[in-house]
Amino acid sequence: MSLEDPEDKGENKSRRAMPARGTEKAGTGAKPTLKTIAELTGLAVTTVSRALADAPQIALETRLRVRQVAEEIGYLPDRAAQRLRTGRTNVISLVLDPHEEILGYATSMINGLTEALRGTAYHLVITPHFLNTPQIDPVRHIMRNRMADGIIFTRTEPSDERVKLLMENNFPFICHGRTELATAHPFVDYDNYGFAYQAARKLIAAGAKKLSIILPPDRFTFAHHMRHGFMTAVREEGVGFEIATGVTLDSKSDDIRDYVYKRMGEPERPDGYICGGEVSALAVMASAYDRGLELGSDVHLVAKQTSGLFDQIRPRVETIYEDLTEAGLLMGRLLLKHIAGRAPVAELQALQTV
Amino acid sequence: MSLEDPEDKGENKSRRAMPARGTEKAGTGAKPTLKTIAELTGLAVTTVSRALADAPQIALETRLRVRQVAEEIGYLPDRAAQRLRTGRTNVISLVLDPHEEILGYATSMINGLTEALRGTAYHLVITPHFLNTPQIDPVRHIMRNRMADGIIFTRTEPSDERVKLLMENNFPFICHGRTELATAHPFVDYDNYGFAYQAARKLIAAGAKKLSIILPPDRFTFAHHMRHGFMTAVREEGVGFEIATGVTLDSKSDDIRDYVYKRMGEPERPDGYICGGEVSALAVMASAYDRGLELGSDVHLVAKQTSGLFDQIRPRVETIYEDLTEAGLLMGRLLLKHIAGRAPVAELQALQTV
DNA sequence: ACCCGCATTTATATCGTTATAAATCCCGAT
DNA sequence: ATCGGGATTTATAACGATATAAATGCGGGT
Repeated sequence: MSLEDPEDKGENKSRRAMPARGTEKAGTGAKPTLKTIAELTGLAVTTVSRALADAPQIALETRLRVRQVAEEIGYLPDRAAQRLRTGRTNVISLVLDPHEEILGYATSMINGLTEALRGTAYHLVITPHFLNTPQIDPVRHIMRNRMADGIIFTRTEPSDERVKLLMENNFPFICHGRTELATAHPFVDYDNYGFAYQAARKLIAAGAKKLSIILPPDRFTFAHHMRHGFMTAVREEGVGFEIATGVTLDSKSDDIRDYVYKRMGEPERPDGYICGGEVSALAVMASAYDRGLELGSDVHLVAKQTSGLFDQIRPRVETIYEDLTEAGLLMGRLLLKHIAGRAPVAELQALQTV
Repeated sequence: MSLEDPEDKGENKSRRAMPARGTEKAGTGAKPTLKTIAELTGLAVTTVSRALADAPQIALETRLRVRQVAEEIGYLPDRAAQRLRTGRTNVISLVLDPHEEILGYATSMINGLTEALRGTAYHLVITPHFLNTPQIDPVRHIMRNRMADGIIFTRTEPSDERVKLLMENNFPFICHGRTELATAHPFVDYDNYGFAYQAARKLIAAGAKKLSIILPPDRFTFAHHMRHGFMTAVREEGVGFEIATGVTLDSKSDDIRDYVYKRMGEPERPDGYICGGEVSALAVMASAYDRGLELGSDVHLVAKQTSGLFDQIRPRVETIYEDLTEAGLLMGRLLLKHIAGRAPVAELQALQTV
């Protein structure tokens, strides 16, 4: 195609992209629009539009004919035009905390979201931080400028400002994790209480005498859930415990390792660790290894698993699975339901069990 | 904001989204457009548009005034309108092979891309597979329907159809990996030849007598590069070698482990493994562990590292780093350059060294 | 005063779609 | 024959931005 008119130099100026739009040849070159179909069928543009929308006021025969022609010429509606006219964007924004425990977390969720959106008119746009305005809340930005029809975000806080803002403005959203606000809102969450509770019991069953848990940063709701589940279990069993101080699941993995390594050398050291993430679990394993402690006898470990990673880790580690792909799938479906029409909030909430 | 009129219940009916658009109060409610600015400044819409575009024909004073007002009222151009009018989408599509070795690979790259696009008008859209048309080439779809201004894809093949198609149509793109086509095209690649070569030499230096390499599927160009680097090294050194058969880096990790485990029990087993990915390296480690072989003496391993994962893996493994975040950053920048205007192809190519 | 040219601003048309209101057509009832 | 009314189709305007061409204002040369 670019070899067609090697002599025509004057036109090269508008080389921006694609064959110039003026091509008269109505063949297959130009992108088909409603107008194209209108001309082919002898109908008006409006009629074609409504026919494709399957409006009952358009004769069935006409609808079928239009649809057939549209199919034949490979018509696809121009999203920009639709968006401009209707105000709907057909976009779902996934807002990712830049400090995300990125490995696996986001990816699994994206896979699920993708699956939920497949076959719909919706696109997924990843919005990690924002443009050149470093600290302006991306959620506010998306909402105010209608960059999306719905927002998804993660790492919810007990009194999350994003939730408040979106609720106030009745803007469709769903978050991963819960708040502690009085008014109900859509969410998908994992039973982190159950996770920590079960993890503690597993450690105790394995013979651990003093448990330690590495928690997420305290500002996140799920940190509270985990702490609560952990505390409940250790109190029920009357076993020794501590909560890692100075490091969280968000800490650099080297820092976590350093902390655990140091702790493993001190008196009254814990012999049972609970890790809410894969990286921190590996850090605990590395610490034990570097201390010459044997996993499964000297030290015990229960980790949260969100990928297949631990299937290849030796020695084998006890894990509890959180299915983030499923979470993404759920969030996608619930958000679409939310956008589509009114659904009772209760229907837009899901709690994944351990 | 929602506390302002707590009594106004009647309005709740139009609950769909946001305050109804009819709000006459010109305050902060309605989304500002060029028209808003035009009214505020007493200028024509056209003038405002050009002023914001910093057109030299508009008086400097006017430009400043317009910009100031725009800033004050928080004006942001409507992307749909811009897109409809100019044909530019301000979108970059990252097309992801659904069989992607997703863990870390895509995520790192996305981080880099995000960084490259930050502060520009471009959005990143992830396109994993497509809509309800399972097997229609997503690249063709994006190009034909102008869903993006540029395309990024990975896992390039020697005679890649996507590259051909996009080149024929002069559509901006950049791919991760190279082809073996005669005509040059933009790409970012990692020196996988160098990786395999260096890895082999490291193993030999460590005392390995028979090397084995697990390669990517043969259809990808970088599989050839790796094989070539590997072969060069083993021939130079005259050491024993083999190439893993029946499994590739894309195989399920359990299958890789089973294969290696089996091989480790056979006569003339390799004692030095090269893995082009983290998961496969873990599988090799697990196999050795399950066989009771000690890493670093009985068996040696050199792995490609694309994340911080291996910093926490014990025993420590020799790795060679491929910076996929940097690759994403490069790809983003080069693609923007490509889109912006003409840049010699040579300037749109980058090879990351080992 | 007049006209010219330069700097600056403005009017108009358009991108592709859809909401609204108006216009046809056909048929049976008067 | 005329009219009303349901079924179907169409014309017009608008979403918000920008490309193009036209218009305005102003100072200087004659």
